[in-house]
Amino acid sequence: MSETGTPTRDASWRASSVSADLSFLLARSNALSLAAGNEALRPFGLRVRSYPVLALACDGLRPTQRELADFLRLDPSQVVALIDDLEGRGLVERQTDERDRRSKVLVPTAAGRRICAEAREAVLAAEAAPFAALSPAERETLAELLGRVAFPAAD
Amino acid sequence: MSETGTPTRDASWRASSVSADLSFLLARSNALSLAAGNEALRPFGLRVRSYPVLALACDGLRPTQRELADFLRLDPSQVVALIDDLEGRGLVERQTDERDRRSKVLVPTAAGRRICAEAREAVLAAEAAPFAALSPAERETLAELLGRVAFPAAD
DNA sequence: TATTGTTATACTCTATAACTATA
DNA sequence: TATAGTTATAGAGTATAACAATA
Repeated sequence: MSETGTPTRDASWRASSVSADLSFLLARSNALSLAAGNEALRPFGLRVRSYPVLALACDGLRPTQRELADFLRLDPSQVVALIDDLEGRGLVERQTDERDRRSKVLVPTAAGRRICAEAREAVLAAEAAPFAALSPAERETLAELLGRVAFPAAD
Repeated sequence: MSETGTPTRDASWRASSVSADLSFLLARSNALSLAAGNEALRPFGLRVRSYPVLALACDGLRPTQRELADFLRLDPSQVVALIDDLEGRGLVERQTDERDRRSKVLVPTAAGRRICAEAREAVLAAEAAPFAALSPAERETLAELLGRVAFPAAD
């Protein structure tokens, strides 16, 4: 489109009804960020979906699967599959919570910590590309605004 | 998590390593917005994925499928499926571009225009919920920043 | 009786390659 | 030879219901 379109035609696209929609801009921005993130995580055998699970385990929060599901906005059954994968590759371990034996708490292995640290570097470096159009101050503003959208009210 | 967690534990989650990631905040915000959008569009038989196709046709741009694919960041083969659905329900028509008979241009039917106008109202109304934490001015700022992320440089 | 994790299933979305018709 | 649209297919993401173990 941008390659072949005339300037005036491109302007028409920008002025289209959907271009002003916050939800549309959010979706397109996310698609770009998602692609960059998955690309950056590929060498580590991680994805945008699985990386936060590992990262939260490595934060030492000892999260239960239920807590992960709520925080990551995933169905509990999806968390099972993500952890199965991470555990199968020796990056995390399930520990049954002795205070409530229904719950399983996620803890990182030594290898998991190592991979997570490297992956984190890669993710932060990869963010540079999709958000290159924004200054550091603008990224700060964006993060603050999105933070309130992502975690409304009581959270 | 927010229901059962103690305040201090919730604070730990907010301070977790992923919570500061722009890409994570973007993904979670988008998930909320997406859910609200699909909910709002359900009565019209549309989805967040198909609505923009109809809306762009209704803007009178006479977009080709290739242009739609680029603008919506979809593979051309996905656009085929989305248009097949809209065309099958009598909301849009494919017209072969006489200046380049390879291209097909998308135009709305009368029914398509009617549905699109109603759907647009519903989408805008539904946006209120996910972005309720932001003032109108802040939404404006967010839209401007996301616009530059979504359409970098030459676009 | 309610909740955590699990399995199973189906549907949507995304990515890729190969084909056709036009240019 | 290159491009627009199409078909087919596989893999990733999402949503739902039912079940066992524990509370």
